[in-house]
Amino acid sequence: MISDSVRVRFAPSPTGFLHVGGLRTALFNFLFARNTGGRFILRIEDTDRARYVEGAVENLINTLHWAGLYYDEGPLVGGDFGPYVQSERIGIYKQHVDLLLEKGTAYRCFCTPDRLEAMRKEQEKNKLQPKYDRTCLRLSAKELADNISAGKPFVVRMKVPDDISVKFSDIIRGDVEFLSERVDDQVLLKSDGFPTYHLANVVDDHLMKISHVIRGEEWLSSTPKHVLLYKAFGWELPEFAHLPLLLNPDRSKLSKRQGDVAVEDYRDKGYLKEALVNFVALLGWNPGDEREIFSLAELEKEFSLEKVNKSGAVFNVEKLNWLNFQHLRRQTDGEVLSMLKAHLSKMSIDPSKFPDRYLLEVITAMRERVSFVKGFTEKSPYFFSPPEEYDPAVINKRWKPQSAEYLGELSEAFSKMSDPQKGDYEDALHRTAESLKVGNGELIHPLRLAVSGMGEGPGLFDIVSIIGKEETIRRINSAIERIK
RNA sequence: GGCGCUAUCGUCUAGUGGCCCAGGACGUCGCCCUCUCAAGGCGAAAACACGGGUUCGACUCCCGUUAGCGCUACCA
Repeated sequence: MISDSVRVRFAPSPTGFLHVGGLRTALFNFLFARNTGGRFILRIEDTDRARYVEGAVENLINTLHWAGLYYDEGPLVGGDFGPYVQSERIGIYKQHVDLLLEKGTAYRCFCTPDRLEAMRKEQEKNKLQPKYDRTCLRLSAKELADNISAGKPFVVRMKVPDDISVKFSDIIRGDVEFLSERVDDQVLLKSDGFPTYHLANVVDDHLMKISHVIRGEEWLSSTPKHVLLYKAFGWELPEFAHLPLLLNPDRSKLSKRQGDVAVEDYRDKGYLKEALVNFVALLGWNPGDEREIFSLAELEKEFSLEKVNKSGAVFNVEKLNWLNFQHLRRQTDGEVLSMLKAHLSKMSIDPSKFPDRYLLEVITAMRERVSFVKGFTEKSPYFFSPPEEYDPAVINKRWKPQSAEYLGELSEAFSKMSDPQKGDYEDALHRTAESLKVGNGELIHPLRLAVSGMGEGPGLFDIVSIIGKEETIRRINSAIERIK
């Protein structure tokens, strides 16, 4: 046992945004930690100077927090095993590389990128596995010393043992075996003095007492390198769990170009964090029964690595939409109210023009009809301003030559009521229809068109009672003038 | 090309040798409800990749084939 308790980490490289696959990895680590009473650590893997993106770390942390994933140790909050940013740990990697150099399980390589490139091309041409040819392993002591004193740039490579079998057990996949013959003498330390992922990852996981390495399946193939490194250092192996990949609809690894991959994209489109988290949790994990709607707290309680499956999962937006609807309807009216106000402001509609009581009525009327908060303005703009135009298809279907006359009668009837309630409008309409000797539908449909401009929505009398008598009459008169 | 992983309805999945002529959910379609649209209810179509074994019995175990994906950098 590496540690008495579970310690897991999410170790993204700060490339500018949080990938939904990254969110899923972070979530599973987080859930596993919470479920087992362990600690969830955030470590920033920024060892590639070429990929440095300004502000990426802050953005990553913000997005993680937006999703409700708070880490116990990491940048900003600190911890006993810091620093948690790899670019601040360069000295540590250097020390460890020196250790391997002394032990002879690593060696300096002075080969130029050009030579390596040419070598690889040649190998590929001959259908050989691209692999470092160990030229620098055969350097004499004198050549080595000369190269060093000449200040020739070098990298440090791992010396992979010949002809052994590298085995490890993966919690999700079971026993996995690779032949060392197949693993390349991986670069551990780059010529700029920065470590590669493989080195930094192993050193940090060990030093930070990580008990379980939970990461994407794309790392499975390089795990033998890591296992060999642990052995070279004489360290105990953590547990490994390689998560199935998230896939595009065409089943390739989830990527841009085929849709949104940034968590921020989904947030900005109006998805609730509850829905996105729930959705991503279900990609590769299930509770073993038929429940599907989970809050983060419920997930923490239910999650286990044993129930994570092995095969990749397509990111299916349809189901995400449905989950958003499910979670939206689980929000309280008050929560929806404040989201609606924020949305109205975003749409340049001053929310203070509408009393809370009014907005709450709109929410009650529309709740079952929207999957997103933006649906309130998209599907029922008439609650926020009078219709600017009338749907021609509805006019065609519902507006008869006599409709204007009927609505005139109706408007007359409405105007005689004082402080009418929903039922009063209904009664008035029925009475008007009766005296006109027509079916209710002859009034209902044109009235809906007049007040909303469209042919669908909540119950007509709900709409009318929400917008009120004066406004209803105004809209009727306006429709009489404007339609046909 | 090599190595590795994976393989149940279109999609997410349940299923750990008999309970499965395979269950749920999204989506699709139909019906009911109904002033419209949703929601809701009911129902339908829809899958064990293929071939060998093992076994009294395979979706479940083993082998092979095929397919998909991943990795194969001084990226992570």
